[in-house]
Amino acid sequence: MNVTIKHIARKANVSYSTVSRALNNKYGVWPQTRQKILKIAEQLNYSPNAIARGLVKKRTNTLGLLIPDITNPFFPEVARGIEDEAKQWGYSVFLCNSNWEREREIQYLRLLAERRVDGMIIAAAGDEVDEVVEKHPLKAVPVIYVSNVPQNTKRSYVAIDNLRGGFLATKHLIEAGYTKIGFIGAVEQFQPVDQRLLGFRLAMEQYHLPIEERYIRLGHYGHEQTTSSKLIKEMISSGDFPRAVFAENDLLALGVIDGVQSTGLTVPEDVAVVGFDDIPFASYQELGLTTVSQPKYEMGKMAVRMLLEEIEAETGVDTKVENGTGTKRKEGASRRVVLEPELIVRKTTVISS
Amino acid sequence: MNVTIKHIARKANVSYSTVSRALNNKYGVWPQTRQKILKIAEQLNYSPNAIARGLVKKRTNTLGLLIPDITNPFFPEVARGIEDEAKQWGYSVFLCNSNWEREREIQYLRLLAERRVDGMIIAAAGDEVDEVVEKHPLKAVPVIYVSNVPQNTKRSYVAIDNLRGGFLATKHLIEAGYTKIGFIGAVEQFQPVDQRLLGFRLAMEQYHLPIEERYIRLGHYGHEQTTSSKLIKEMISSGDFPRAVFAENDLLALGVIDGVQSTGLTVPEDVAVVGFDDIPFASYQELGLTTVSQPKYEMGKMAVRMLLEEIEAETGVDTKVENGTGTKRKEGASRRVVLEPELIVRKTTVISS
DNA sequence: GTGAAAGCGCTAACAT
DNA sequence: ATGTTAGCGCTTTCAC
Repeated sequence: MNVTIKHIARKANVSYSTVSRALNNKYGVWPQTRQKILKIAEQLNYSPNAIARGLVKKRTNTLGLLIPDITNPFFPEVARGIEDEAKQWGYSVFLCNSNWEREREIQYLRLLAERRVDGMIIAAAGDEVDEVVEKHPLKAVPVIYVSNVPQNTKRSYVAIDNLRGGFLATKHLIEAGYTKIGFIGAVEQFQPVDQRLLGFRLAMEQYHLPIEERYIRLGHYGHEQTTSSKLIKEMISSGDFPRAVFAENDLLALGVIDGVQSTGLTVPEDVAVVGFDDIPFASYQELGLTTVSQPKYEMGKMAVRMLLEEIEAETGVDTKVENGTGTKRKEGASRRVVLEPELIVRKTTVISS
Repeated sequence: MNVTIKHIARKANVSYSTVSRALNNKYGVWPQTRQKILKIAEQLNYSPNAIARGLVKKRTNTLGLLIPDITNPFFPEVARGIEDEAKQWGYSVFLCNSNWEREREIQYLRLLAERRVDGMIIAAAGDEVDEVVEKHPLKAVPVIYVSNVPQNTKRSYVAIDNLRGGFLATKHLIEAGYTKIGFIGAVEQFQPVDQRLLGFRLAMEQYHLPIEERYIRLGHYGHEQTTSSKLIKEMISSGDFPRAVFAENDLLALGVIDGVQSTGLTVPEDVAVVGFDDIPFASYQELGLTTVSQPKYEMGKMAVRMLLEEIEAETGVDTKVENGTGTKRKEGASRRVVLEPELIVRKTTVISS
């Protein structure tokens, strides 16, 4: 059997509540007995049972993280920020991949709730998740959306201004002299994508360029590169294709480039490409993908900080270290943090000599 | 307050053990009462408390996953395999990043133990973790190493034959006509890396090529691209540099390529490069990185299957032995699965017309 | 400063 | 088929 505080208590000739106090550095234990207890715990290789503690404290010090696809380099970057920050406050994180599947997303939401995570950070796979989140029993758990925020949610979130991002990308293309510009995206009816597309349209209109709907194509998440590659190849082989495309994420952009090159054409000479996210490979020099950058790691950290505040407000308990002011956040006051995207111009949109 | 089985019991006019039985689809409940109970649970938005269940069942249906760096695309691929397989068997996974730091690795190991995960899958950040794993209280928990296996471990593992992988990569370079070949790696004294280097040496010797120790450079994990880029640039600017390099992971290889190109030289004309892992980006056409492939997703799945078997054996019949300080795992039953690496030749090692 | 006792929400004998 | 009763390992009053 595993060693418990009872074993320690017996060996130390104290009651087990004293052991509990000693182990948790609480007041009211003689330094001497504390020392003795700590020593015994040590030599017995005691490992506190977080499950039991969670049951009585109704706090698991665990956060749930739900993302659509861990193999898209954008998300690991965010996840890192989340994990680092969480760790700093004594929390661990449960990572779940929805694989862009609504069903799986819901399943995981339920699972995380059953595991009694103290809160969740969600990069949504679609606008519909929010309905589930607003339904009991999830309604009661603190949730922060990060990056992929469902439309009209009442929850707090950290994200960038996607419309502006789309606008910047398109404007850049236009100012570089392109006029036949296309948009390649994934899943329709999803706020972040819709916004980027809206930004695209806005820029085109502002510069009085015609928006050719046949140059606007939507694929499916989960097979970004394959899908976008196929889409651009279709257009090229039809003879009627855009001379620049704004792909609403970098993986999509990579696929477009592959597609273009496989037809014998070149980037950016024949077709310019701008992506979105600024995944690590985008800056790989041979590629040099022009893209719109999101502060991935930092968004992750912020999401955790916001979540912890909401948890604190919820339980009225101070989170781990410091923050001794005791001020609680107002109930129901959700925060919307919208960061600025940044255009990063590299090689896929500028024709070098 | 949260709704518990007691609330349901009261409302259904049954004892709460009946509710438990009904909810868990156990025998011995009238279909009629079961229906009633299920309905009430539904309308009360009952969410079973996995913490409480874990406490009594001594099973959390949770696996711990410890990896060195989630932002290296190799690991998300493995993690996906792990998560998918785990999910299929009703398990969820706790993801932890050691960031290649020994201290953090140990911390997480302890944390996972406290959380009472049913087992752990570890991609080690160094050979030393294994000592911690073999010490109480971790000694009692089932562990499977995946891909990054510490030297001389007694635990089960799934990995590829790294020596053979290194051999294949080097042999390919040699047969392509290169003779001045270098090796760029990260962290010394770590089994997987050592093996790849050993494979390198073996191939060189077999083909009677001189091994120039000054072409063998070791950097630090965590900043692969920067490090390897710097290393190759140093060599190139010194005027004495290898005409081909085997980088023991793809991120390192990418850095080498960037480094080479930044000096004005080209890949593979001036310097050929072969990597290791076959991360998704390696097959990106413009890059076309020649590399040694590991079956990432499949290794993840296998690791879970093996782990589940060990957990089963553990909790099943009398495989445990009392020895005073705690439970001892039965040794000798560990399985070592060594898969074949596969050389994938692309563009960074073949000079096209 | 320390002990006794009451749960946290659930499962699992053991009754009936 | 259902109820009763112990706990799982821990924290937390409330006594002393």
